[in-house]
Amino acid sequence: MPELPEVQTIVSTLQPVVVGTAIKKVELFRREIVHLEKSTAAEPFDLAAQLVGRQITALTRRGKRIIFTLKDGAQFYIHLGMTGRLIAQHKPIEPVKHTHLRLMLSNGKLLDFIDPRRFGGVWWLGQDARPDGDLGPEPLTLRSAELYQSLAKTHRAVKSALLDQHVIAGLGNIYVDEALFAASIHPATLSDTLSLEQTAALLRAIKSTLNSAIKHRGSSVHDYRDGNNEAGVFQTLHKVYNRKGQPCLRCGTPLQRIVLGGRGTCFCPKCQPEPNS
DNA sequence: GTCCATGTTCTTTA
DNA sequence: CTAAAGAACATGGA
Repeated sequence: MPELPEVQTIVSTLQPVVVGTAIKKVELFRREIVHLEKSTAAEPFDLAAQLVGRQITALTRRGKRIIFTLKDGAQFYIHLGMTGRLIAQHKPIEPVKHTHLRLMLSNGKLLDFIDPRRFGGVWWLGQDARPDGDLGPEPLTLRSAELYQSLAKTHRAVKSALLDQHVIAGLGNIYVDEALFAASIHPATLSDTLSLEQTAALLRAIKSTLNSAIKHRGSSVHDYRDGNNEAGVFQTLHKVYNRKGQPCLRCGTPLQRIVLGGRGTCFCPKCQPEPNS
């Protein structure tokens, strides 16, 4: 599941490969993965016509989005969904199954977007649309007073609020569970009942979890690979995610699994006690 | 063959 | 009307 640390690792590994190159050729194997941010344009959108011949001047991340900036300021982004990969091919090879888009670059490298489940895709923004108008703040630079305010505005399980990209951008199922454990907060705690102190502790836990995951090049649970097709190692350091029934690494109590907001949720019933309400 | 994994969007419910 | 909860999507693996 590519979340913020995985997307950051992909961007970091791809920057030296793609920034400064021009797009020589575009192979689009599946038209449906291309979207226009807004607009009901009746005429079919020609991604290749927009991209070919243009230089990539920047590759950045916002939330879980990988943002390409072109020389004239036009932008598009790739979202990896659940199973997406964005991989630089350093030698010419045949595209694998589920390769939906291939960019051929002026330095001879290929950039493949591969996504079996097709929850991901490419969003063309052009020169006017912003890549993140609908996203909440970045967790790594967020301040606790701001998070406290936005959590107070919504009455639902804190886990559901943290998964909401409008509230905070970049967290997914793995890092929300890990951060809630690190902060000793039960995932079903109602978001508007957290104190400022608890919120500050939660944000510290989010930041340290994400920074550690970035340092370990992300979590390769199922499909994730970085831009050079290499796995991350943070999955070996998960304390609760996917560890149902195994002993809590802090107190030894068997970890529990519940379904919250339709998502599997692992936590320690002793370290993260249910809030009495 | 059934069920489950999950990010986002769409639909339904309260 | 709003907010929250739930379903749907797609495919491979258990």
